[in-house]
Amino acid sequence: MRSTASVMHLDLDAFFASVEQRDKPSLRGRPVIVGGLGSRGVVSTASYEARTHGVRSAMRMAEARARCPHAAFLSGRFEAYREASAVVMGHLREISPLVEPLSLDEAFVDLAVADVDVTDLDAVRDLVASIRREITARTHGLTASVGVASSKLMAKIASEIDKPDGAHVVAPGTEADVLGPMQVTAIPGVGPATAERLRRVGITTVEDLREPSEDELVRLLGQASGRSLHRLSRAQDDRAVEAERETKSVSVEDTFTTDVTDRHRLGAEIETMARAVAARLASAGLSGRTVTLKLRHHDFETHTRSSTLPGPTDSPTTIAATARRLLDDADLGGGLRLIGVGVSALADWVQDDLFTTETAPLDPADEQPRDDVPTPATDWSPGMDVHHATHGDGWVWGAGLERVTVRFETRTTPAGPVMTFPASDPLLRPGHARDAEDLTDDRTGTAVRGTVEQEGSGATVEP
DNA sequence: TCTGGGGTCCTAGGACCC
DNA sequence: TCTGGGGTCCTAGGACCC
Repeated sequence: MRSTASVMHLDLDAFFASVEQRDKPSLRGRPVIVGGLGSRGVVSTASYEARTHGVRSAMRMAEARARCPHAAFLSGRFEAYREASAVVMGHLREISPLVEPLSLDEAFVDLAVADVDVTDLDAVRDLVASIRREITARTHGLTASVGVASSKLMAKIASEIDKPDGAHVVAPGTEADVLGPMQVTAIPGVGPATAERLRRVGITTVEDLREPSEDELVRLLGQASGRSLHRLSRAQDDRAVEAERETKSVSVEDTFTTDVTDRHRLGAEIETMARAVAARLASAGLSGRTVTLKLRHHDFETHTRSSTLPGPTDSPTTIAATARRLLDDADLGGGLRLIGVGVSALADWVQDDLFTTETAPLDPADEQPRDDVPTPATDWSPGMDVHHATHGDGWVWGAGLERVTVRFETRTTPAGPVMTFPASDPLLRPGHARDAEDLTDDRTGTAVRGTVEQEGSGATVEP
């Protein structure tokens, strides 16, 4: 923990609803509820006018309508939210190079590297006031709540204190006293389940949380939570403000208006979602090895099935084929209310690039344009999925391999034969290998999928 | 007309290797 | 020859956040 109040947390007030009120004057002063408008929708953001009627985030839309029937119900305009967010984050980055966005409407800012004397609380207050004024001016009317303290924990808690449209600075040295009387749920990371476990042993306030030893908390809540709460309850927190946080996973999911049992329909949904995930991976310059299928049954029971590929992919066909295979193995029971497709174990292209340069040096002159022109069959690279080498999938390599070695695996022969093909082999021709089903070994009649590797090294192929 | 969509982090068990 | 421990990877699920 620092000795100065130099961590700032900023939170835009009722963000989505406020953007709507800003852009539509007729909504100002009226309850506005943004969220899913379908029968299974939930509230994303409620304006303060709607909150006085008890409408809250994550509440079912049906309940929100019952509580506040005269509100304006909107489905949200994410482009407008992203744009407003970018204006705010842009201003924060002018204040300090160390800005850590937590979402579109929230960020930590490290004031220790800003142009302000953080030992002077009045100077910090002045800076905060000017930041809030500037944000309102630049966004044409949005307001922000701000907390400043000596740690992320206390800055975040401080931003709640004078919300909305307020600011609070926690003087260094007073953190533990400020925190003590609060409910345990004031600590970010303590949700309903943890609060209930603590309540059962008589702990409801942060002060109560200081009673048990670290070992006792670890026994009650596990290693990570136990240790962390032992420290956080005493306001001990030295987590740094981190400007660059790596993406760990990319996913898409969709709740159906009515439950679905038809596997063909689900297969089509997977196809669409795989394309969306692949497009987002590609635009972020990412690819991943683990494909996860998420299924939520009619009774809300939720399961995930995942499969890790031998190499990273951002190919819609690979992602879809993997997810569909996971669906094939799943029991649909009484129908699904949600299906989702995700990719994790992400790598960026730079790593793949390094991996392949030995045999496929990257020459910009040889790069294929990422359009509808099929990649030549000679464009195979180590690590590339066999059914992955369609155009536009982000794997643009200069030189191709002369020969491609694939190890085939089927259910009956898990460590199947290793075969080497000329890179121009029709079996491996991209147009032929768009899909798992399409990629058939003519010699055995077996449908395969595979990974191209350097000659002599292994690769995984599944039936 | 019960319970969104996008994430992160943690835990636990099994496989596998040394 | 019945008894190890540690590390890493993979899978599944759960809690939590906005």
